[in-house]
Amino acid sequence: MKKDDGIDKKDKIDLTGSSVVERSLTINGLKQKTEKETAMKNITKRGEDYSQWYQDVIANADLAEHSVVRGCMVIKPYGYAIWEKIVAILDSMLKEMGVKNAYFPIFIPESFLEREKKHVKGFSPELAVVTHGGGKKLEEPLVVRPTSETIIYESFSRWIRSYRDLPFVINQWANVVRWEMRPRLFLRTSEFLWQEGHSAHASLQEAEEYALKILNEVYVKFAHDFMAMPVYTGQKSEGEKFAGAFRTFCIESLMQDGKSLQAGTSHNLSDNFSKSFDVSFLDQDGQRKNIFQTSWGVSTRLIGGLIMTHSDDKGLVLPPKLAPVQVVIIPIRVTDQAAIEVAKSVVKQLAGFSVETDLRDYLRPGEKYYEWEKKGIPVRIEIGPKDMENRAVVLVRRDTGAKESCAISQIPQRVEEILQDMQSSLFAAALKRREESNKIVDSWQDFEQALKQGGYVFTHWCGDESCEADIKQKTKAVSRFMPFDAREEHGDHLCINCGKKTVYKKRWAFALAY
RNA sequence: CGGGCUGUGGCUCAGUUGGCUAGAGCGUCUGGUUUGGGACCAGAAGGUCGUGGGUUCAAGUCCCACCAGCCCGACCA
Repeated sequence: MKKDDGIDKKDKIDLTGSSVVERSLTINGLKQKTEKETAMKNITKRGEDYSQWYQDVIANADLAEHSVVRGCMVIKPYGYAIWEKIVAILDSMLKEMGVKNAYFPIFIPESFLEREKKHVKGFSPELAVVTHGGGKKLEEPLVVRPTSETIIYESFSRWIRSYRDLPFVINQWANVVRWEMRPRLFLRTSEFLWQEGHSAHASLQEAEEYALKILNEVYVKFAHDFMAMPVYTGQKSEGEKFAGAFRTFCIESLMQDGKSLQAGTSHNLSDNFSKSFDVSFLDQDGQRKNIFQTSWGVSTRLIGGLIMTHSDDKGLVLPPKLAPVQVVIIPIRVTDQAAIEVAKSVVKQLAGFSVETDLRDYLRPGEKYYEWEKKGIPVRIEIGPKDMENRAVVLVRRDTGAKESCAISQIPQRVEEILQDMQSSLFAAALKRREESNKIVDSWQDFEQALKQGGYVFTHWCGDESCEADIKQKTKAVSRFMPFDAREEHGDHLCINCGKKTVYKKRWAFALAY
């Protein structure tokens, strides 16, 4: 079509030619090393192309793949095993707080969404809508839930009668669909799995407290203690809050490329929904009042955060508490019966951990090492002839690659120590990365430059929606949150962008975001 | 949804101005030798060239539409 085509092809041929020559020359010089390097190259280095690295880690760890269905994801068994661990832990944390699980339909009548004006406005561009059923056109289209506030609150309106019914809390584990323009595995897929909790309270104050309680006592705790992922907590700006919310709180975490990931949200919905769904209760004073609600959720996006927080150029790194397999035992010679017996006894000793023994006889040990490293298994135990002589094994930890010899009797104790140390040092490393990239700025020039470098940039800002849009247009960054733990600064402050006097004493965090 | 790029065995790709039964490497399978960081030898299987039209004696190659993926925007957990 274009004249340029010919030139492009020529360039392509030349490039291919030269790279082939280069490769063969290298092979002549450093044969072994070159072969290894090309073999390793199935994971792109983080520094070269972060996005490609992310995809390579997922593919090599066999976590997930794109579905033939546009924007959707197939979660493969190993990826799903990680999700199951997340679900199990979060579910038990929620149950400890008295939250009960329930399930609501995947289909929501279109009219339900339309009852809350801001809610429908926020979600309508990304809805999947069912128009036919049973071979006939439906009288009213059914929306595939993008979130379940509306269908759940319709039930609340019939379930909640008295102040004695409050607070009322329900959680559901479900899939939701949001027709996203640009999908990315785990981070933004058209269909995703999540937990969504919904509560009803007698007052705005109680709703506020509950939304924060979930954030701090469930989400922060889970991120820190289990994911080893340090998160900031804070409040979203007007422009960034949930469609239909009075206030949105979030946990937000810094990824290794300097971008911020919203890992979970908790909303104080005030009485915005209860007014439109007529959810009311008879209070002690005999007055009929609207309830105040909260909703909160975390999704399979957590796995994306997990990957981008800890993984390295060799592949996935999992915090021990979320690893589906914590220890893998690799007998160097699978035909060595004595070594197999030792492996069996080690499995027994490690009864409290999830352990797998790799007895595949068609793979050499080195190949197994790479495979389990790419899957992020925290500890590898090697049992070979040399170890058998010493009545010991070799322990290798995934994050540092450190090897050590360990007497057989000491294994449970050492494994426990290593796993604990790895769990805490992964957190410490991520926290250090974040703190080192934090910046405090007071001029537009510094602001712009700091954003380019990545990490959170703390500055004074007016909070205005149009001002935020302007900042986004100029820098690609948006406000992430107003940190809860930020200190108040006395005196007047001017907005970094528009120069207006701000009403806030605290600085906002800005960052490039996922 | 706009702009750019891509789609050929499981994976990475080659395939010239359209021309014969579409190739390579890796992986897979079978057998053998090996086994402390991605082994080697011998043999084998595996492809509707993204889908549907069109042009042509002839299409992986040219044209159109659609689908999917990647990158950049807008949107978002």
